[in-house]
Amino acid sequence: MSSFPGRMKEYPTIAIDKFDKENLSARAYFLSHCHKDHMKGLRAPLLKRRLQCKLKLYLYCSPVTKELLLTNPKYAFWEKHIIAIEIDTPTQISLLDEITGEKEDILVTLLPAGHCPGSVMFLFQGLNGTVLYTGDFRLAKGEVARMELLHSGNRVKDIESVYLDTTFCDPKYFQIPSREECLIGILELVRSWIKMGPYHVVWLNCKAAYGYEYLFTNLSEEFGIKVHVNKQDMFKNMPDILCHITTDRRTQIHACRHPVNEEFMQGNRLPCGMRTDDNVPLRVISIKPSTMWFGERSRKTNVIVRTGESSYRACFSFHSSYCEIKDFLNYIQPMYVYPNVIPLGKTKKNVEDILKPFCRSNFDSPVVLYKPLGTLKRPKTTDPSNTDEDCVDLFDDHSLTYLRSKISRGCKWTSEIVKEENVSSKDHRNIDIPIGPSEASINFSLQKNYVDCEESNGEDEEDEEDFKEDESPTVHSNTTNGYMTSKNLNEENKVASGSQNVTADPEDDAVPKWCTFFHCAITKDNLSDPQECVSASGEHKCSQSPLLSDSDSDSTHISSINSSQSTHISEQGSQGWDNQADTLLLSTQEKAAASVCTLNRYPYLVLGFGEQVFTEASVAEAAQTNDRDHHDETSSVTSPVRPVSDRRKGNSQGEEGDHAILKSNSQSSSDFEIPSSPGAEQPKSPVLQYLYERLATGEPLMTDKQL
DNA sequence: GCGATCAGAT
DNA sequence: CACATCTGATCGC
Repeated sequence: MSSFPGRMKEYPTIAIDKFDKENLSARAYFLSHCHKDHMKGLRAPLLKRRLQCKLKLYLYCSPVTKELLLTNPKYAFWEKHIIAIEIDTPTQISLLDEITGEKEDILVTLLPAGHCPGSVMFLFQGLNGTVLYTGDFRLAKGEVARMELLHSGNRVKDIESVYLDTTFCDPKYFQIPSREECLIGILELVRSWIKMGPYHVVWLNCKAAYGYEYLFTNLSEEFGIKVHVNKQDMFKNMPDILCHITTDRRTQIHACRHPVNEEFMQGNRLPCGMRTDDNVPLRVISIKPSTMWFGERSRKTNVIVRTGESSYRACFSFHSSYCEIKDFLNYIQPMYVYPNVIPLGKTKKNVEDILKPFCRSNFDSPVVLYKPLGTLKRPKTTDPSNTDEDCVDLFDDHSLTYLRSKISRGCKWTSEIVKEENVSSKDHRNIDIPIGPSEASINFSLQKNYVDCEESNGEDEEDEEDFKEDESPTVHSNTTNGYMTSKNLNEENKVASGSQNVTADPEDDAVPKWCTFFHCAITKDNLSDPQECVSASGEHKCSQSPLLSDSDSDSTHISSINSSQSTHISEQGSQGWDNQADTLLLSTQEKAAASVCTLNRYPYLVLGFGEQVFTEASVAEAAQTNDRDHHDETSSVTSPVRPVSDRRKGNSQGEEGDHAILKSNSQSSSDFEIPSSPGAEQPKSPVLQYLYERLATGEPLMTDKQL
């Protein structure tokens, strides 16, 4: 939930998404989308009264948000005070102080946020700089790079501050299956059920909020069956949605809600109470859209989980994952970033620590100077307060991000000292910066390798968690050589290529990346198309560490859980993932067969699945409320879906195995198989020998010429 | 009686 | 799997 206070530092005379208390006195109001937690104070008597006094006081929002707001009678009084601004249309607004007569012009641009219908981000440009308020957003990796209005020419705009939706800004939400993946999973589940006959209906157990509409429209489009909803008048002017929903209960797909009445659902009845004419009982399955996430080490991308006899959860997220947030921010690289949301169990500082490395303010300030291979060995510290967190500070992305930033912003590459504020007091953190980009990067990767070697062994779980917070979203989580090397080479390639292409995602595939050079399944061809990389299989292929075989990660299953064997199965009976000892999952292999394209910011499926993702049997099972024995069969062949933390504790053997693979692989690749940077020569073996000896002893290194 | 706030539930 | 909302209790105006 947003805890954005309503005002931005740079433009304190406007109020966004919060309209109570001191925000009341704003010169203009902005609403990013129509969710209640962003509308606080919006119908308060005080505000209502203020509108009556000030005829030129306006609320700015997208046309869709305006429509949704005004169709709610409680907000009808805004009618004369709302100005809809078209998306992607820079619009000048005069902020007038009616008392002092003071006037300030500001240019605002609404950018699609992909959160719910009408949701936008606000880009403000004015005398106090350019700032971006994201509202709530879900943007897939690379999408930000395609937003023209965030660019000037072919460069990203110089953004002072980002006020960011950090709902899932926690490494545990590393990956959330893409909208396309989730949609395909749901479509296939629904298909499997409703095809069994006209009395088989599905109930989508959606919350009372906007955001599920694209689910409805896709289902309707796919099956030619309108979705039953309680109300549709808010969409009366949105034919694209309206034509896919209905208030007629006689349909096989329902998303109706009912003033909570327990006994209603117990007889597998629909909230709307729909019955068949001939009293044949309806066979209802419920699908509850819920956010599912996967840690970076999880290779599962199961989007449907069976939670009871006839109930399922389907992956669905309104917000960007950790990975997507990092991609977003890494692209924008503002001076400052302010979290709008503090995830549960996290502190503001936790979130800020994650975000900081992406801020120019951070890498502009104190630190880092480094020479080729010069101070590779970090002096061993005996200071007990020097924790792994320090290690993260020293060896995370700051400097590299900075260097890349300089390139992408057209700065000339020079040797200079970059200071890093929070570590400036620690001398040993100073690293010499080489003149040449390739040398810099190689040096950096070796440094990281060294430290990783030392630190990753014998780390406890918490330390590992700490590390993860700094990981690049493009690689798997582990603290071995392989991981860090991949990350650094990634950076190296960017630097070496000297890419100026700011319209392409820096983490994306336009820039050669580590996996390109190694024996991973990804070919240069499919790397060249960022779209494809993201959506063809619905996965970010490059987010998988090439060190791990991923051949089996794409098989489709349906999840079912053991608790369905107990006598009483209910919607609530099996909440949470922890108890899903047996899980049959809807996998994503077949998704590749489906072509998915994105219209506007919502995905629409191109029809034509060749195959049934679900087995007939697995779905039919749900209908057999008394037959509870054959779950064993499914459970035995599938893996449980459990939180990462659980998996750690419960599956240490598998964990060990992973480590072993990673270590052996990374050993060879990081030390000997690093491709030469363009223009750089690979050291000959005597030189290597020398280098390694020096490294081992921690003595200073001589340059090639000196040798 | 209305709103703000909190706890609890879904 | 936690997002966004609703309900009900309590308190204050």
